[in-house]
Amino acid sequence: MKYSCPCQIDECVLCEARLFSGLSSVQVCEIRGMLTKQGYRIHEVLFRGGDPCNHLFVLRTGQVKLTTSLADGREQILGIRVAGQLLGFETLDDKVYPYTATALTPVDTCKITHQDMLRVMEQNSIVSLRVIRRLNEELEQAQGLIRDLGLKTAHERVASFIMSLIPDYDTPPDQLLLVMSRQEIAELLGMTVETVSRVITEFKNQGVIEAPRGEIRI
Amino acid sequence: MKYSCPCQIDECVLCEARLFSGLSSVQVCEIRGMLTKQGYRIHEVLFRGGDPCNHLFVLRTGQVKLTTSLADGREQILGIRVAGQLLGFETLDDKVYPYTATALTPVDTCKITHQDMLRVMEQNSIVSLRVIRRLNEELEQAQGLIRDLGLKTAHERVASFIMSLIPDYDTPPDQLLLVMSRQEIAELLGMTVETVSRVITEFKNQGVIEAPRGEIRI
DNA sequence: TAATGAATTTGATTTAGATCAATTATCCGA
DNA sequence: TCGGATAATTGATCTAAATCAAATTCATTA
Repeated sequence: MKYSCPCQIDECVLCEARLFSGLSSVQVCEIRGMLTKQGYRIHEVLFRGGDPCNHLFVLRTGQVKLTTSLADGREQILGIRVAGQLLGFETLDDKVYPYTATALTPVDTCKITHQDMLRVMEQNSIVSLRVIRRLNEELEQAQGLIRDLGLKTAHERVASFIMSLIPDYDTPPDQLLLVMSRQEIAELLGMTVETVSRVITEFKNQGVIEAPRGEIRI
Repeated sequence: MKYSCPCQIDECVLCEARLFSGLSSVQVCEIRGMLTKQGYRIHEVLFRGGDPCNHLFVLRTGQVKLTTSLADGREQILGIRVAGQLLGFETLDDKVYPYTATALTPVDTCKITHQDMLRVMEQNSIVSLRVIRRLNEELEQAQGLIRDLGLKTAHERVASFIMSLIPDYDTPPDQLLLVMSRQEIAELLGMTVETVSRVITEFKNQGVIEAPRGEIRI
């Protein structure tokens, strides 16, 4: 006999697969009851650094940039999160989000309160382990960016940024890769719009890439 | 009646306090049986990026730097770990360490295999939560470095590096803060030894700091 | 304690990339 | 489809920091 599931969210395949798979259907249903679905328009802010943070997000579709800034307005992109990844996890203990999250595309998310998530993790060690795995991935990504910012020239940074756009073997190769303006690429790579533009133009002339406004194709 | 504990390691206060406190004494003893103590001399390498990774380290005393490098030898320090922190955690799933860990001072560690640690975490969700907390701290530290590398000038970077050396209120203020050569500061901050030296000299002339060879006092 | 060698500092020069300043391309709403 | 606004490109100049090159300072050990 099938357990009848009063889920509020019925198609959160991602949440289930990435974080909550392996649990009994009863457990998954209980967790689903804690989840809230929320969509965001392009350029909409999910949360700002300094906001009190209560929720943790699972990105279901779309792309989000994480930014931090200095008092004088200089802005740095700390990383990009894409479908399947988590947001606001870094803050399980803190009172406020340490960075701002902004939608690069239209975005669908599932939210869960930190309190609920802590409860889930206490009761399901497998979920904790998945979270640890995810945090490790984020840490490696961050360390890669540190390496690039600390060691590489403008050309090298743009090159490795472009390389990072190459999709995995199992994703359709022709799909739109990443929606970032020159300004945003500059903010990620710690350089100016002008330099980004010049380097990309060079690469275009060398015939390596196509780069219409707002996107890059290899 | 006290449980008689056959611990192999009898004074690993740190491990207990930071990771394993709150467990029953039986559990703690079981975990202690999985731990191996290991010391390292100054400048000794704990592990190299690319080495197969089996163990996770808890730093009991001393300081360790984490480095990554480019093919041509340029080297970047990803971060510093001090007593109480973890090493090699980022690699629970991976086959190899993603960075090299080198002792800045004489170092004492406790090691535990990933396999054992996974078992402990599966059975004690409180340990997983502590690990998540620790990874969050590391991530925030990494994001701080990204911000500095991406946005700040040489002067600003050295200044915030020096500020980061200010100890907490509860640590003795006069103690030696951090043992890093100019070369290593340069490798952390993504600049050259000469520039580091010049900026530090300026700060010395302005009377803000004392900076004898290999150390910095405020 | 003198000598050797490494770390640090200081100086002169060069340069990658920032800044300043237009110009051109592209998008979007009326 | 037109017009205005924003994004991207291109060009000229400037500058922070790198590079190149010695000179000093400091620590170790012979």
